[in-house]
Amino acid sequence: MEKPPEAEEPSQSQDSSRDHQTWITAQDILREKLIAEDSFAWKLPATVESSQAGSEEEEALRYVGGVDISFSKDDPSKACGTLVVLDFLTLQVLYQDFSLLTLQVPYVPGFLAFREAPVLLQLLEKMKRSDNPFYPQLLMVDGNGILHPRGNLLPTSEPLTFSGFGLACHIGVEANLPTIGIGKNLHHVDGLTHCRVRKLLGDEENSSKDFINLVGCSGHVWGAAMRSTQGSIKPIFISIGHRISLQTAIMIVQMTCKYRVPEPIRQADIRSRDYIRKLEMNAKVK
DNA sequence: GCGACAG
DNA sequence: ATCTTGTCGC
Repeated sequence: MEKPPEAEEPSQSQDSSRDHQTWITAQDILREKLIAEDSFAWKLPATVESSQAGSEEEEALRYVGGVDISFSKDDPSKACGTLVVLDFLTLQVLYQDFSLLTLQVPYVPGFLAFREAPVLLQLLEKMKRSDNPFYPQLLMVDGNGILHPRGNLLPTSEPLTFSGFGLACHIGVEANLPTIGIGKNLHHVDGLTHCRVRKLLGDEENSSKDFINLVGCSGHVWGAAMRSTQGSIKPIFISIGHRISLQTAIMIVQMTCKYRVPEPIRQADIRSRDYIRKLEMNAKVK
């Protein structure tokens, strides 16, 4: 009889808390597979020590991927997942692919992967199945790696590493690829605030293109803040995703930054937007 | 209690 | 994520 609108809410919040719990469990299981150190067959082309070393057998890093998702302005549930692969040295785009879809999963802070990872993994899988020669040796992801609020100690790491499990980790583990997380905004974790980062960056009167470690209140290093361009006020936030060390990740990001955001991410972003925008243009003309 | 919360 | 113009500067 008397059934105020609020009466509907309990069942809804129970559903969402059930999903929430499922997500937490899934993250915890995947996190156990996370590798927080360099674990790949390639080498960096211009590494100082490796130039003379007799490791001619190892192949060099050549194919760097980037993934992103853009959304329709008309219908926020319509999205376009995008995968690009760039030549590491020339930063030219060698491959691109798009996938349109309607998202059913909402964006919940801390659980971005459950909304965005499926399409992106599908794009990677498609490329791998077709034995494309440009299949990435490393993937950069638009979103965080271990710089993520659901932190835990990694079960298998020598120097104890405290780690969350963001989108970049999620994709890395599921695709078994080395991944780097690139955040354009700071996700506040372990006492890391915008203010604190600004202060840390200000203290270092270093030259441009430099970075600071993101050390939380607990003393753990979650990633790095980097001013990728000279005079860039707004830093980007780098954290490891999977099978890479922070040191290596920073080096690679620096080498791929023509602008604030590293090229693989930037190209995925631009082309993804382009793709969905042109599609909407055609739809209006009918 | 209030604020913060990747994309 | 997306809505949005001009503007300052190399």
